[in-house]
Amino acid sequence: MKLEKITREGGRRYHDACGAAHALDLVGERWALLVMRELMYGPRRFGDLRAALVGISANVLTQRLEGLEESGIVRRRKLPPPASVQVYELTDWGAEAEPIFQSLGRWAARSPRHDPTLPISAISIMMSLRTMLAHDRIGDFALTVGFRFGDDEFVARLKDGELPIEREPIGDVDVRVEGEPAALAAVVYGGAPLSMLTIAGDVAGFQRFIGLFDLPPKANAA
Amino acid sequence: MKLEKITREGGRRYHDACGAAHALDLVGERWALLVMRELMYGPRRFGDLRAALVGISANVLTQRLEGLEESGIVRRRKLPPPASVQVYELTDWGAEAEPIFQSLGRWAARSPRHDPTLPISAISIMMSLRTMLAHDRIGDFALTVGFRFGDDEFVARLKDGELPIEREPIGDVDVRVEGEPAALAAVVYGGAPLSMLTIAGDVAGFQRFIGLFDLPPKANAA
DNA sequence: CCGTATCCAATAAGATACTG
DNA sequence: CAGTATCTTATTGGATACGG
Repeated sequence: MKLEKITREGGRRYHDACGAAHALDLVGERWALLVMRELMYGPRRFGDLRAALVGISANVLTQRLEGLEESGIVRRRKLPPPASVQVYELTDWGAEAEPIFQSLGRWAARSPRHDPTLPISAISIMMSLRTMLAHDRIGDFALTVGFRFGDDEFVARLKDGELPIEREPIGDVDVRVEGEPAALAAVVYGGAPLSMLTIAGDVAGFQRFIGLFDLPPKANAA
Repeated sequence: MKLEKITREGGRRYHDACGAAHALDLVGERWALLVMRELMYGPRRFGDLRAALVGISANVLTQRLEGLEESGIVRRRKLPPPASVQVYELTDWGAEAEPIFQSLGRWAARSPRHDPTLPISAISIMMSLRTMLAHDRIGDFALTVGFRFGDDEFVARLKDGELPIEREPIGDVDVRVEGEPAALAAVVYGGAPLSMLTIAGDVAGFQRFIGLFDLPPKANAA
């Protein structure tokens, strides 16, 4: 006997025509943007999301997925047999939210309190590469990098001043990098030694590659 | 007898090194970003904020201002005599959050559910002009526009492909525009007739000006 | 293992009254 | 006008139980 199945649609909304306010009506609830972040590189299963979003509870994840689906940001899909599992993925419009993550990330990286030693998901570190790339220093440098974190593989293709990143099996790349997401963050942004990662292939190229990423200076702590 | 004055500092945080997650730790609470929005064009008083943020309650506004101040995003300042009133303003770093509003606004403008007829603050509509300006169609068009909404005056200076906007008394401008923020929105984005506004000066220039702003197409409602 | 549903305790938000 | 205090309600998160 389930009464009140209605997703509390008229809930807590800003009644404001401002675009930013409407965005917050859509994705301003706790966890909503982080769920979207974890879907930015393609479909994921409920359990994947739960594992990546440390601290979210199953019921809240269910609620967010329902809400995002109802808003047209997320779609649920059943993979064809033999997988036959259900996955969640962003709609095209949902995927267009990437600049939101970039503006948030760039701004927050200047926070005096930002603690880069906290746990970080594979998706987050991949997204940060696109965010923090110093476009003016690429020149005509090109490099294809395969990243492997546990079972997740990504390929980043630096070329023509762009850095598209896909989650896909690492095929033919210039250099393969394996390790923990946090270790990659430490190497790229913290100047930690390459020995924190397992690197195969064009190590010198990768060395040059990591020189293309900067953390912005901290804002005046005053 | 006030116990527990402590701002609940260890409260509800994402323990995540991702920049976007940290941004949400800083400004992800309800109303926080909208308070910042209202401060984007300079200092405001408590009552101004309360009036612009329809639906916020006094205690929540107090809490947000305290939190944002503690995070180094907002500063409180006492204006010198004879005003001698207290105002809130963004720090330099706080003001750098503008791209967050732009990315949120651009993305949400494509929402099938965005309702542009809701009330809108003067700050929001001014900010939206900077967000929605079609840079590739400006050419070498230049125009200085004064906007007046009640007691608030803004000057927008289109020049060299840029559109800086300041809240300042309207001085020497090419055209003066007066009316409700919602009416300006209707004219600029909804194709409503200029007669909804009071316009003095270079009306033809203003007509051309409003042609430079586009709402992006709605995302597929499917 | 993949979710969904339910219950509970902590906390954040909203409404309102109140004080300097 | 500028906030504070108090009370009520809604949301969150954690635990856990349950069906596929």
